[in-house]
Amino acid sequence: MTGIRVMLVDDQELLRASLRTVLSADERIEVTHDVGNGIDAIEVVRRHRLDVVLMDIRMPRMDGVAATAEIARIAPATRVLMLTTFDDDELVVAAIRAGASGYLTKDVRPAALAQAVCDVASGTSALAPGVAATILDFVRQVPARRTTALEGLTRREVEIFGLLARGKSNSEICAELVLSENTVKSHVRAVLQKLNLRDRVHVVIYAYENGLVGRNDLPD
Amino acid sequence: MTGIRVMLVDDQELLRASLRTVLSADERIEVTHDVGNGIDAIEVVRRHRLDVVLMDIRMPRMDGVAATAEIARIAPATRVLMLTTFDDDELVVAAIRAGASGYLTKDVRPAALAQAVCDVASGTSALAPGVAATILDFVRQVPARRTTALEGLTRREVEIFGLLARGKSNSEICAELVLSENTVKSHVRAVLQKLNLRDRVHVVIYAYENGLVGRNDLPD
DNA sequence: TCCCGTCTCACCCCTTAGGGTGATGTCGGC
DNA sequence: GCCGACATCACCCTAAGGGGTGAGACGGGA
Repeated sequence: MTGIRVMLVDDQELLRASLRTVLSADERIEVTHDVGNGIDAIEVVRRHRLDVVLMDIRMPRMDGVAATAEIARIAPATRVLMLTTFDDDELVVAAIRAGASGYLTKDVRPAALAQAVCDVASGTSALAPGVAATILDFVRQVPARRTTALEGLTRREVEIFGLLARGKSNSEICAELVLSENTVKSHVRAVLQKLNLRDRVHVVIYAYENGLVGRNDLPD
Repeated sequence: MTGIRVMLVDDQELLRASLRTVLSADERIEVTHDVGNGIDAIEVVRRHRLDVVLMDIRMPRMDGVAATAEIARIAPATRVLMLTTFDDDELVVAAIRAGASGYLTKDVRPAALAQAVCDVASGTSALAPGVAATILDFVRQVPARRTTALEGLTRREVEIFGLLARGKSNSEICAELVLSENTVKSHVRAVLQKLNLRDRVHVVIYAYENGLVGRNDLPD
């Protein structure tokens, strides 16, 4: 019988080499491939049968989350184990949603890493302690979850919100949307009420804090 | 004769192990210590003679830059080689200023890493190609450098700016700083003029676009 | 010593913004 | 066809913000 077939995906060649050394030392594991980005990883998954993909989250040319989603789609039997430097709250959740079977931080001990690979290969999952806590927190917060943070606003109000977030005055908005100032004020009032914000200044803060303005949605 | 005495400083135990493996494979190098944070690193430097410290930038309990500065102070003969995941522009400069002899990204190839260690031990410096470019850019930009993007503001004005950025109204500011509203308005006016911003809404945008508010400098 | 920058405050002005209320017209669904 | 949700606009009022000017106090540097 052959060991668990593992592919390493990480843009750091040095780390890949070290992972290979660590994992190969475990007789249950066989590192069959290692690649430096998500695109190549998908290509390998398409052509070969793999048991576990050990994947870094942040990579050039298709990040780990996107690659995981694609792998889950084309090879559901292949387990993906995310490996990252920090337990980035956002990414943890995104990775799990994308179909990752586990999530480890890179400060994992070599023995624990090998064990985690075996765990996910056998169908269970593996979460680093810190990450597990993050997941639980998330689950608890779900009711308070804001899908868009703009829930409840009408189309027009969302539009107004966007302009407010970019620092537009009422008169600028009414010029841009070809509306009377009174109308603009009505919409602005609705936005403030629905989002429970005091004034347009807080709209801007709200927008940035919720990632609703891309950097460089500059005022002008 | 003994090899170049090297200490590894990185909070990722896995990476330390791998670095040790890679470097030990080079006969010129002898890895004598490895620790997980800056505090411990300084302790080791104080007690032992080292040639090179291979240090991660981001670490819990005293980051790499601070540790480097301290090492440069107490053991000027010991060379520090920074090792990081990304060539964070800010950190590159800070690290070099702190006294680092070189700066590598973790995607360095094993052979190049060993060579870099030997290079800095012999007194030259080692910069990863991408980092070198960053340094050169920096040197070229120095005159145009924005230390804080708040250049020209007085202490008080910077303080006011911070409160504006967090969405405080004039009355809140005057309560918080125990000033008359007239005074606050004077300062606000000065801030707007000096930064060439139209109103407090734009102050918030300016603050976020320039990274002057940490996420979670939440309004309240 | 005098001067300059800073911080403080006051008064006046006008514009902008926020809030309340109510009235159209349109569209889609029951 | 009726009703509700939206979008549009009007008029009113008050508060908050932005702009101009000037002035007293204080501290550090030329």
